[in-house]
Amino acid sequence: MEQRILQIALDTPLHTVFDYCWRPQEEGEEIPAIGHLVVVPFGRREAVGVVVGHVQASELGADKIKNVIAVRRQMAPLSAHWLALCGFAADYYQRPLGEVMLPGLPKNLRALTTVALDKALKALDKTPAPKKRKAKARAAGAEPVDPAELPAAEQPQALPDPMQFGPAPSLNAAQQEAVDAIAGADAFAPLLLYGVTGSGKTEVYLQAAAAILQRAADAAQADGRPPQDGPPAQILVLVPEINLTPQLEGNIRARFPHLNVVALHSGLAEGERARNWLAAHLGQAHIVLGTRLAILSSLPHLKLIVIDEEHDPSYKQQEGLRYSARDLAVWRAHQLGIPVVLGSATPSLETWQHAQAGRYRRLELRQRAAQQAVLPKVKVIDMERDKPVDGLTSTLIAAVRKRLEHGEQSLLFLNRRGYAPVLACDACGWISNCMRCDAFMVVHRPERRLRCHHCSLELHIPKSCPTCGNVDLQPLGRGTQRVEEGLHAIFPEARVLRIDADSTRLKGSAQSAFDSVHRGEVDILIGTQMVAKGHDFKKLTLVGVMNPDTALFSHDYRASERLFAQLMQVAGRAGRAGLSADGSSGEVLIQTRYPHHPLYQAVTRHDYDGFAGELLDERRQAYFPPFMYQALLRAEARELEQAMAFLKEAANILDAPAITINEPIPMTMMRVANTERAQLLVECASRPALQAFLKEWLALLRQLRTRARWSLEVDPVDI
DNA sequence: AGCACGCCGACT
DNA sequence: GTCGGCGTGCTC
Repeated sequence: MEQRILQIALDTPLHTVFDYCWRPQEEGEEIPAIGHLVVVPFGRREAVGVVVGHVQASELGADKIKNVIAVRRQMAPLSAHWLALCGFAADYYQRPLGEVMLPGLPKNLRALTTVALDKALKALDKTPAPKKRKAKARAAGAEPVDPAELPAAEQPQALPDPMQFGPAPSLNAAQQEAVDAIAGADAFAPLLLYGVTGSGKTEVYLQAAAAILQRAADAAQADGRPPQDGPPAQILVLVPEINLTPQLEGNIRARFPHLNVVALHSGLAEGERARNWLAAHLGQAHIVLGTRLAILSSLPHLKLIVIDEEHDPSYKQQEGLRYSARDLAVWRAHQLGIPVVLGSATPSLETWQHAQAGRYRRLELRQRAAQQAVLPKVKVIDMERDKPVDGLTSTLIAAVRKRLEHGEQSLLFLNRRGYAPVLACDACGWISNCMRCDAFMVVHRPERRLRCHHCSLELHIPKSCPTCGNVDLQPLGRGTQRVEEGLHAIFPEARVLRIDADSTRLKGSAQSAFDSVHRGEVDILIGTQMVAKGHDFKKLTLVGVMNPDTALFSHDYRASERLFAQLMQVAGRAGRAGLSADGSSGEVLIQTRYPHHPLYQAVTRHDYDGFAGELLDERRQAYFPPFMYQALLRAEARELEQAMAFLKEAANILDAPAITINEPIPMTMMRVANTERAQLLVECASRPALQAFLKEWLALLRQLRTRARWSLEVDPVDI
């Protein structure tokens, strides 16, 4: 009897694959292919895994090897490219293969029952698009049908040509050049699309996508395949946040009305997520629009990847497998020999350095695309000279008033949610420290609660000081809720809307908030970085930045890069549609105590090039990324000593010539939710040397018996 | 990670 | 007399 051993990747922290025995259930049944999903017994339970190899014999005793329970044959096996992608990510980020593969699949597909999978497949199958009917008939082994015998509605010439695109605006010369460079690439091509907000990057993505889809359709036709038959090409577009998908999805659907466009992000219901993922996996979806998790989706005909706002920190996953979707996108494009477009007005220094060194081609859009739209005027307000009341300087108040009089919208940007960052007692000096973390508990006035933003602890706002009984407790500082309150007092007639993580907690509420801004039902918008990204508010002509200074003196060397990007991005919300009613362009006012700081000066000049150049010089001299590669070993335990002891041992367990192992240090936010944390930074000028070291190092660390919990992050962003 | 087994304190 | 604490050990 035929008997084969399958190597199967399972979602477990163990750094190995598992051998299982496969026996045909019925005569002639073929062995599951590499890439098939299977169900296997694992310990006391059952688990879904991915077949990653076939071997003749196992090193394990025959008595230990269990049998495969079921094979998900209704789902096509995952491709060799997808397996290679997961293999690369597992190696690079030093995680087990199964921990990369399985969490990347929708829950419904890795469930122990097939109900949801079959339902999703059925839903996809009966979508009555002509191309699918034909493909289905072919798969079922049907005889080719003579077109003349088909009813008129099914005559091929009567079918809509999927490559008919909606009307496209004409491009300026720089945009056209970019489209040609992207669509003309016939091999791996990393392209930095560098253009200010409003310069028409989206239009470049759409027209490049159209050109690539069209060319693939033409090639298919030349091969004798009708345009409706099968998917000629797939395009993956990533955006940083779920909030940005509806607007872009609308644009894409309007432009490509006959194409299958699907979204992939964590906001989808499980059923829809499974359907969309399968549509991508089966090659039915032409365009996949998603957040970072979509980079791990299966796309058999992938021909172009677009990473919009490539500098955005959200592309880095911050828990579990800590991958960079941008870096994996570049790897995927390289592997497939296709173009990858990294779009940004303020590229990450990593990407900028690649472009400077000529490894990435730079495509530049210098002008705003909309007629009359020019870059907003950015001014700095010196808070030492114009003292703020309720956080607002008289200059900013006057500017908002002017917009109100003209019926235009203002946006106030404050990257601090809640009412006040801390509650304090004047009498005894008590402050609202979190009892579980080294952090302040933030005053949330509407909910009448103190909330710790680091752990989930929530308390009622005390009526009196817990230490001395004083009833006059003072909120110190200002968050978005308090500014909202102040705005109501200053502009009682204005319609004020606050948008932050708290006001948009309910599903769909963020979208309806943005919609009401678009409909002009809001005069003054106050929000955190949620409002800084992507949204194109036609009537918005003023942006006020309330208190960005804290980031200037952060110990995180990336803070100024991030602040600059954030300010440029929020500034880009102003005046996108054109001139203000009084003929002026959009206006940006930044309140600061350091009006002469080079960062603000660079923002007022819209001078990314210059500022990036200075930052890169600093990084080069300080041996920071992108001139150095890093990995961070984190440890946590009930007692700091346990975490430190583990890190000290780790620091001495393996020597390597090119590797710098720094001193273990307790973390700034030492105590979070009753655990103490410390970390150890490892650096190396060579990425391969660092990779080789990490592999060997972690094998040793796993053998260590320690009471500390630990994890490694490759290419950490928050140190 | 789950999920067992394995020995010592406060409850029906 | 049991329920349950989390220590440590295993998963093909």
